[in-house]
Amino acid sequence: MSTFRDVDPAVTGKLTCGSLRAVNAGEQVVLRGWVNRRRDLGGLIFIDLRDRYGLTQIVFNPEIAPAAHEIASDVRNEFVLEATGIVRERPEGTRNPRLATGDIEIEVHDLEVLNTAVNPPFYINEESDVDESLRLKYRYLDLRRERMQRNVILRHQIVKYMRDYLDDRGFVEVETPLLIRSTPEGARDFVVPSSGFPGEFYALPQSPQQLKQLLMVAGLDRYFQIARCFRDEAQRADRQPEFTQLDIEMSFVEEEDIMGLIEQLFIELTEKFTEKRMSSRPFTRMTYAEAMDRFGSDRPDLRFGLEFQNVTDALRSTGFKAFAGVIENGGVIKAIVVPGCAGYSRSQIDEITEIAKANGAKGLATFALRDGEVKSPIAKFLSETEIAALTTDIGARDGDLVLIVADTFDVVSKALAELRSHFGDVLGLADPNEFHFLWIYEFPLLEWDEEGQRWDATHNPFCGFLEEDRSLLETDPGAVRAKQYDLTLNGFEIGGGSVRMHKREDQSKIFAMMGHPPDAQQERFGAVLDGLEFGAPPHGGIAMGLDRWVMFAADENNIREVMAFPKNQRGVDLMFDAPSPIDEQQLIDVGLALRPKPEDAQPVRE
RNA sequence: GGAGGCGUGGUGUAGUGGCCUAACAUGCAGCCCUGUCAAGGCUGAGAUCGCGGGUUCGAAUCCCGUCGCUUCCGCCA
Repeated sequence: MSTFRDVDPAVTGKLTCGSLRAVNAGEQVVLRGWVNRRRDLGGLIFIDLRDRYGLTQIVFNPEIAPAAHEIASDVRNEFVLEATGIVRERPEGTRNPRLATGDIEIEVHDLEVLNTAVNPPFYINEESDVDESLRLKYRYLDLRRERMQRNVILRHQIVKYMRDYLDDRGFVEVETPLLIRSTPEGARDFVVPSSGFPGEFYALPQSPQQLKQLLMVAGLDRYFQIARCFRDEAQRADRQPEFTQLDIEMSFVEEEDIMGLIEQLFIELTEKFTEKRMSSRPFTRMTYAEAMDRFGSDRPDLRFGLEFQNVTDALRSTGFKAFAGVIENGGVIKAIVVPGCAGYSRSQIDEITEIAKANGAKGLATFALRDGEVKSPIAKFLSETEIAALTTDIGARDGDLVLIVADTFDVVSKALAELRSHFGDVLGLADPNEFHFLWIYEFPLLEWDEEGQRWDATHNPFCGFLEEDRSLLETDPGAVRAKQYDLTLNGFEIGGGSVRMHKREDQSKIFAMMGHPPDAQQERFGAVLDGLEFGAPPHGGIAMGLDRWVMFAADENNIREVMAFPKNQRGVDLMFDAPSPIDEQQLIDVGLALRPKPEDAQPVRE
């Protein structure tokens, strides 16, 4: 864990409020900073002067410097001061061990108020919960607070570490444009009109995906960028309309090269910037199929077990219609054993049944093992052998509660995964001081889009596939495995990438399956397709969510806490009040006329 | 688009049908105070309880609607 408050005055040419120690006693100094707190004892006035490096107590004595004392009497919190005086060791018994500068104080001889400050809308000098809207409106004051300064500086240091790490390994940072072409696929684009081209639009990049591939065609070989990305989609605690990725692309690589590079980087970042215990070194690896089978999720939190148990086979000949019907239709029956919850009340069972139902399950079967007995509403429909198969055979012991969902594979996965996650929370199974990194690989390349009646990329349309699965493209496209890998951490995806297709014919074939006929392909993806024809090397890469990673490193549970100027959940910038209407002339310049709004869609922000 | 939670002086909370003429802490203003560091003491200002409607003799409190914030689902290649 590095400290953020050290800076060498010899380098910066500047004394800070965190730098003075007992050895400086007797020196004449000038300190500048904000009033953190003021204690007026009538005679003596103490002020804690604050900058981002720390606090220093400055003292005003009416007998030593009456003029300065007079000015200090009218000073208030957050005034900006320039204090000139002598560093004194504090009298014995008045030192403050909680302050780095607590052995000294400044006996001020001259005080200048560089600026006054009105009373701030929330506390700056203490950690306290404040309505986030208020914090975002006055973000510059929020950022003056210690916690936010810590996060902003941590982010800087992490980014610097990433840059150095990659630079050491021969990577070149290349900036790519923010005004690009709108392409189909993926999220909704933010679009930008321009006066030079009325009726036409740039788009802000959802990621530099195509550009970084073209940099590989260019022979740059090892590229990275701290890249801003834009997606016009709904926000979440870990999603903002504009966010930052550590974007990487390399030539002549396979999955292993990229995973190894990233794994080492994140081991070092974890060790350097967090106190977390890494429980997976090397990082755990799991295929998508295995993760879905054992945990029902492509990003399971592996800090705890509650693994799925597949009991389908044990129930093949059951007479219980609800289970038999599911098996007959090709579904599965899976269970999780929840330790120590056999005493759950009816209403508690109802509550978790709701979780299952909310995720598509028709119901939730439960078996409580209490006092040597099995209590279950469906026990009467099952044989002794079957009951054993659903309880003791899968490791349930007295006091445990077994949850069973029978349905299609997808429904079982989703419902049980939610329940697993729920019990991980309520039973406190996940260690907050643990980082469990997990690679998921061999994702399916394509999934059938019922709505669009076409195949859709599960990752991105440039993702390559396992050569051994090539023939499946004709026979069973949904079974083709992609050369894709996601890095997950404690149940969150923190990055993902793939080895790409580097031959035009492959790329073109996939585009066609995704519903882009050849002429449209040229129109929509011409640059990449053409580029692949001019000696594109095999290449692949990855994009890591920078904000999410910093959120983890800073121990925050919200991405906004690690962004200097984030938007709220609706995507509104409360400080600038953006988005906003623009002048009629601006519309004319770019050749736009606004459609009338639906009647109930008036903007109602104040 | 859907579901849940929240909305009370500047800030954070309490109050969940009458004891509310709305409480507490902190901040703010004034006065006192020469070793404080969450300084202390005294005095004071500050809220039509998000907004609208309804139920009731009576609503911060119950109901309906609405707005805002937030979390989750959908969505996010």
